Amino acid sequence: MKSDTVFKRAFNDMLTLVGQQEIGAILPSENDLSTRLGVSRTTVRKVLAQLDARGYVGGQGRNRLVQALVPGDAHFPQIETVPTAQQVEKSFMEWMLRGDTKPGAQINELEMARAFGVGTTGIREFLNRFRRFGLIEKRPNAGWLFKGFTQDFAMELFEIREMFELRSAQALAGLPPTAPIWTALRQLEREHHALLGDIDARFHDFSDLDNRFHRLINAAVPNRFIDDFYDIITVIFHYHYQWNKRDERQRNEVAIREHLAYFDALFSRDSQRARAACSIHLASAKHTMLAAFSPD
Amino acid sequence: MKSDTVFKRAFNDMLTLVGQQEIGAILPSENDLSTRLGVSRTTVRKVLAQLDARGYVGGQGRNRLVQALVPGDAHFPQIETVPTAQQVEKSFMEWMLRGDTKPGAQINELEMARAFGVGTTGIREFLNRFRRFGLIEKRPNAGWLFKGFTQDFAMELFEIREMFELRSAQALAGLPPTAPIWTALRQLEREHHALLGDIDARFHDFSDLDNRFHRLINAAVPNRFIDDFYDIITVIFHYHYQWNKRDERQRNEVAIREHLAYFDALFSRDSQRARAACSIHLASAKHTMLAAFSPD
DNA sequence: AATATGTTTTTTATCCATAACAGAAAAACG
DNA sequence: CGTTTTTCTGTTATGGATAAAAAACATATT
Repeated sequence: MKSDTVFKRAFNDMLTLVGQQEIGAILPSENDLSTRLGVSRTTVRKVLAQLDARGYVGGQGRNRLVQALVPGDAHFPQIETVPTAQQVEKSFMEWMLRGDTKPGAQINELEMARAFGVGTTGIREFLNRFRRFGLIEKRPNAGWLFKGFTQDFAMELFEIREMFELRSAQALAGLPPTAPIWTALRQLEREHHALLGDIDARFHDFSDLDNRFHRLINAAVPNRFIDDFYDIITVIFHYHYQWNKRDERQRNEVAIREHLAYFDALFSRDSQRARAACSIHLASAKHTMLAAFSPD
Repeated sequence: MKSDTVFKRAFNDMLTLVGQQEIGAILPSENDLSTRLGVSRTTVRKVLAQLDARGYVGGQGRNRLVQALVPGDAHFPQIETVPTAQQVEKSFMEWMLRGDTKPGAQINELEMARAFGVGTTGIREFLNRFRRFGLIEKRPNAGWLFKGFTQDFAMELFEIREMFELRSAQALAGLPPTAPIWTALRQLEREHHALLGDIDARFHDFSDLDNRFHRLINAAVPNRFIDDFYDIITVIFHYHYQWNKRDERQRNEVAIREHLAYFDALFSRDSQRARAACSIHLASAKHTMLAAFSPD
């Protein structure tokens, strides 16, 4: 059976929304709620029915109104609002990065399904999608092979990343000053300065900023294959950084300063300077990731 | 239930093998057959049991021997030996390239499953794998969107292809003369000459040669992401060329000559020359594919 | 002792059933 | 008459069941 994470998330969002209203206020239309919550109207109605059953909203048809204060514990637990597929991803990445999984290990669908508390279909679908990350290999009729999160992997990943981003940085520098991307870049640069000014308290926020920065550069002159590849980068970095906290503050500060130089080079609209700044920053990022593979 | 295409293919292969033996000859061991047929011993035993039941082989244990001539119609039909996944791929590519499928079309799993004569799981798995080709897009809980085999697609594909192959050609030219790849290249060059000498009769054989040539270049300095990308190129070209036969002989002859110049540049071990030859050939290949999008 | 066959256990591929979700058509409202 | 709600229909997500295939284990043969 399909999980009802969509419903539960919508329900929680709706509770927040209702909480902001006065008692007696008329609710927005179902169509309105549907777009606001980002789910179909069918799901909105299910949520409304549930709210009605619990007595938080009353009335019917167009006269639905807020009827009671919503207690703080009425929300569904956060875990139940995460789609199965996403849960599998998280479990798998943790299983992989925990380190007790050696390269060459066999992956057993049934066993993994039981360990993660999902059906085999969920695992199968995840593995099929995850194949493109280059970390596992399928052997037809005989399971999956875990190739390992190794130094080789990181090197190959960075080789492509460099090729793609050099191309993008160069193309970006060549865009006319009127292109909307420059505004977005200026905004991002301000965020970098803000973060640098409060680096001791907020250094954790860098990874998100980093991701947005590089994605923006690569989206300047779009190519679906590059976009796709960036999904891999995003996921890999997301999880890898959760498992490698060494010198995090220091590393992030250095990276921010590199980004700022990179910004300047881009704003100069000089392709060669942009390429050079890109190259310097990526070499440093590569070094950081490879360092995580060597023993302390 | 799992399909038994593995068994049927092994059975057919085994029939061919038995046909080459005299009546009364002792069969090879099960382990031997297992490696020769490329299937598990379990399947070999199933095949042998079937052959026994039909009276083609007799005896038991180590004394199994060829007992009767195998009639020509004993083989399973070829279609039954094709794995489901491969059948789906073929059906889908034909559905897509036939041309009555417009960009923006919705893909319906159930409908497609019925049309292709497989279960929904087969379709689902295929679509998930096919997603990386950049031709379809998933909208969670609401099906798949066909983005279209458009000119944009071809341009983006070629942009990546060029980046990758320029890198590979350059790296290849830098390999020492003792690297084993040079032998493989020489051999491939001979095949090119042979094909060119008999181009009128054999021009169809070019697409296979083309694929092997480019794969070899990209495998010189391996990178799993480049290898993966080449799977896309291979499939796209394979099917696209089946649907675009215009000027095939002429096109292929031109391409062979470009390959030969490319070979020379590589053999010179001059990186710049290699890049230049690569660039020329890919530009021409791109032009050929884009021409297929314009009306006659 | 190595290699073969016989037997049992594990695991994957594939279909199917069903609840959750989306979307369209029909009816009601203002 | 346009918007909203109600009702209906169709589609996807996900678990589970089962035959096919692989792999592990046990026994026999040279």
